Amino acid sequence: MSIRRETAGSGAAIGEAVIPDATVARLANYLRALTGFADQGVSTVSSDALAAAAGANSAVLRKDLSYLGSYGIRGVGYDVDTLTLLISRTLGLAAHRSVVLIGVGNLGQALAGYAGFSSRGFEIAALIDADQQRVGTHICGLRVHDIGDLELILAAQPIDIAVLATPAAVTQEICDRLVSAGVTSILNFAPIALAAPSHVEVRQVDLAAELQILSFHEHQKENGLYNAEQEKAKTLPPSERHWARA
Amino acid sequence: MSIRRETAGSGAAIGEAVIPDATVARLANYLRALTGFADQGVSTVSSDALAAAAGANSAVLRKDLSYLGSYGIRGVGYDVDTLTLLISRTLGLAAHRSVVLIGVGNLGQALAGYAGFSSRGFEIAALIDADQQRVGTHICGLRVHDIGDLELILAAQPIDIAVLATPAAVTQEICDRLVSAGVTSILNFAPIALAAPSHVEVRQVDLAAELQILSFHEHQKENGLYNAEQEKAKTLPPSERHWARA
DNA sequence: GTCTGTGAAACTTTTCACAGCT
DNA sequence: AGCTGTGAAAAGTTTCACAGAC
Repeated sequence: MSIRRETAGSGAAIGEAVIPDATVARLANYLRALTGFADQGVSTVSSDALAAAAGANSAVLRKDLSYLGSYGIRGVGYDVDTLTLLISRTLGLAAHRSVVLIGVGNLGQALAGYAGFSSRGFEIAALIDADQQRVGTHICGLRVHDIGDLELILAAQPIDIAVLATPAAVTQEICDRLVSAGVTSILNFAPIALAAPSHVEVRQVDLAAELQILSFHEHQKENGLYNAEQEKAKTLPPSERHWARA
Repeated sequence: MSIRRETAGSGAAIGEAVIPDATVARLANYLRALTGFADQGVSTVSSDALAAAAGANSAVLRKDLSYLGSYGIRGVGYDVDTLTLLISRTLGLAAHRSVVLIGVGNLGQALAGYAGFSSRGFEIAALIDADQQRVGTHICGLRVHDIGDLELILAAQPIDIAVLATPAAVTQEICDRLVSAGVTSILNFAPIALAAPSHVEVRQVDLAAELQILSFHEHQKENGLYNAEQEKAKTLPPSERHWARA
């Protein structure tokens, strides 16, 4: 998964620093939390406050940020705007990113209308489907194109990321065409493991798998295999919550 | 994240074995792949074949399965049906699980209609929303209930898992009510880190965060920080793909 | 010969604890 | 006094390689 690696002890050879995958995944959460603070007019946050809002612990947060450099002020905290900018740049969000969404069924339509995408810098540049009943219609103000024109659409405009909400059976084939056309980032919602060359980053979101993981934990509890501290604080008023965040 | 832990060297104290979180997450993928093999009438699979279909490597697969016991046959492989049953039982899918879906907006409606849930043993037992325009309507054959009746609905039937597709601003409050009502497994699609006591398992799916992680990798490539072996096999025919799976 | 099961090694990630700056 | 930045230790995960069953 990691992109670059330093040979131990050598200084950063080419660019800045190596950022662990686990850290990258959390940066997005910090950014979300920072936006919240900015909206409230808060201009400085401590690692404790930011970690609480982002659902991490402050030691992890500080270590994560240390990979980006030393931008905090000891005894004070982090400047919200500076940190927002720093993380945005690190995630490559300075430039808005164009997304093509393939598969405009139930889930695809929901994704097309998902406000969280545009509000966080992602523009859906094209909708594509194979169903001729849907091709030509407009969804959320965008025309649905035919899957046959996939290569034309990709050639006509710069596309950074493809989102797949297609039936499992056709998803690998579409993935292959995307890869051939030069797409290197894919977010796949179809319940199938995609094969792609290593220079292509594929992320899988499997909704049923998430439920199965929860089911496992329920099962553990049912069998009395759950260790201690259940029911903890269950009756405390919300103001006294001191629970962990997801 | 782990539920139980053995003190080093001591035998399994209470039940069977400790299953690492990383393994649990992959079991769902193996199950999906096994279903595929069963549909094709295949009755035995090797770790290599199953790993390829599930997007893992065979060493990981074998290690994962070893946590569940030794059910493979050396020189042959695994029996598809036996393994399917074993994983299903491990994930607690023997009993069908009831899900309550809260928030029937864009995304919530898509989730309500998502075939992958019912086909994999999850039954949506109730839909709930706060919007009076939606309350009382029927979506995918299910009546939408008022959020005010949340506690009544949970009391009237056994619910294993709550799925939240609500606006971020109200999600923590709903989470608190769910926890008070005894729900211990939550799948959250709202872009906010939920606070919950430690006996409650919360899984977060943040769609925009997924795109941001992809954006990071795109950014790395743009800056020439990507290491070697690009373009590899890009022109091979699909039949000769030997790429890694997601 | 083939393929599983598993210890041991390598690597990654998290946690701890505290030095050092404001 | 308060909070960051970071080495060092601990925990968790993946990879390796091969003994052993079929």
